[in-house]
Amino acid sequence: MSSFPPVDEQMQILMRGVDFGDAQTYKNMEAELRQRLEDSRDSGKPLKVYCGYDPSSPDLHLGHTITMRKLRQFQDLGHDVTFLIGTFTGIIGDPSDKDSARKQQTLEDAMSKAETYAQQAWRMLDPQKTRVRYNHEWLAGLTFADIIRLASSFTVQQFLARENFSLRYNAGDAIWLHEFFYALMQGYDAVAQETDVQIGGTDQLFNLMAGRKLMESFGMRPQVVLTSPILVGTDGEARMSKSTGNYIGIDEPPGVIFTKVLNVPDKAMRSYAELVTRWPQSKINQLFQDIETGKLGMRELKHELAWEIVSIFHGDEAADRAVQDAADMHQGQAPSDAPVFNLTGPANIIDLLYRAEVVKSKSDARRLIQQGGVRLDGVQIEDIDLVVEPQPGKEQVLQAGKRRFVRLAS
RNA sequence: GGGCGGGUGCCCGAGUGGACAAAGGGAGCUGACUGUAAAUCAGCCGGCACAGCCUACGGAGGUUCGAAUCCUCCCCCGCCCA
Repeated sequence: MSSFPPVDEQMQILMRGVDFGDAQTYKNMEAELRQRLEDSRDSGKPLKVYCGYDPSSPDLHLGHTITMRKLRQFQDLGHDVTFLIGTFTGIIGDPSDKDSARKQQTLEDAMSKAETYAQQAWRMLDPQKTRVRYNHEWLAGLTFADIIRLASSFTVQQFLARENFSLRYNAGDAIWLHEFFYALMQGYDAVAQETDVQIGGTDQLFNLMAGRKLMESFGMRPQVVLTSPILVGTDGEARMSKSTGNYIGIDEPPGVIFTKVLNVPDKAMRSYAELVTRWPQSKINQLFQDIETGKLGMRELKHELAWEIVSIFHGDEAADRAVQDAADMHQGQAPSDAPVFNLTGPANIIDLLYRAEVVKSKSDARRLIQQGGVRLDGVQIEDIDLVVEPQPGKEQVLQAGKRRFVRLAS
């Protein structure tokens, strides 16, 4: 490292937003991190930092960006950052946030979902400075003997004490033995990588601590762990998660991100502002104070927030376009990113909706028309048997429901 | 291994021979309304050649004019006992 920012300065940046839900843990970890930074300064060796991401769906979402931002901070301070893709842990699926077992998938499934993870991560991280690794690299080759060794560092009671397991246990729901392995696997990731610092959501504390325990049993210095608050999903209630489906993917089109943010309940706005924007705390405080006093409407705030979030991942220009598209859609006009469908000949309206993929079945199309949800060039369609004629040289706009638009070219 | 209780639509969950495409809730969709795509109200919510037909209640057979409901075997889950 050519220049090593002062430890105090680094601490200030790195501890921002860190939350363990427990003051003592915070103090301990803060002290350990400081010590590590001092050691790093003295030895000239950057800290090895990582956070793991499970490929349970092909998309990274806003919730992931909280830890990714933390990785970015380490990276900007000159530390050695690994974006770890949990290809092997992903076949079990993290039970931490679940009240029931996850579906298992094959390593191949996980690999294919992980395919674009790194690509997506570059929206937050510096590709030049980021190590990308996959945990099947070291987990797939462990023997039964290795696993027994890992397992003998823990008791069943420790696992059953975890809320998500105890709830299921008390409710008489299935808890599969392999679900216990998840923490062992994640813990072993830290061992295999000789990690100095592991980042995660607060729900990961158990898994992160398992890493510390295993490292100690392997005679290593236990990693420092830093946890960040969990982001709620678009429903404003449950944590944002791929499997719940209440998520906003960072790779989704700008217009989709924009409208999804607008659709998040008002009560979640504060945490969105705190956790996913680049706004300084002072600005956030001011905005919400203005809401309190009525100086600013929630609608305006939401628009500003939605713009900011789109801008983070797609840039200012795309954010501006998303604002315009949302306004257009609200007025029944096709947004700029509406797909184009080639109308080669006269087509029955139901077939057309189905072929243009704006409805999931023809029954769905029929229903939508009967409910007055389909418009052609702004005119509500009432006739199920309507035949749409191609109009060469003139674009027609077909609207199904509030947000599905298709441009018909002929 | 034994005893008991279970497996229902995207999810939760009612239904124990016909009136069942299957109550109710959640999610989702449409309409009205609205600062909002929120809330509220109303409707919809398996598919299709759509007043009808097909597919569906863990799986495979069977009884019956008729089965999610009864019988047989199998698979799976929970609890208790060993």
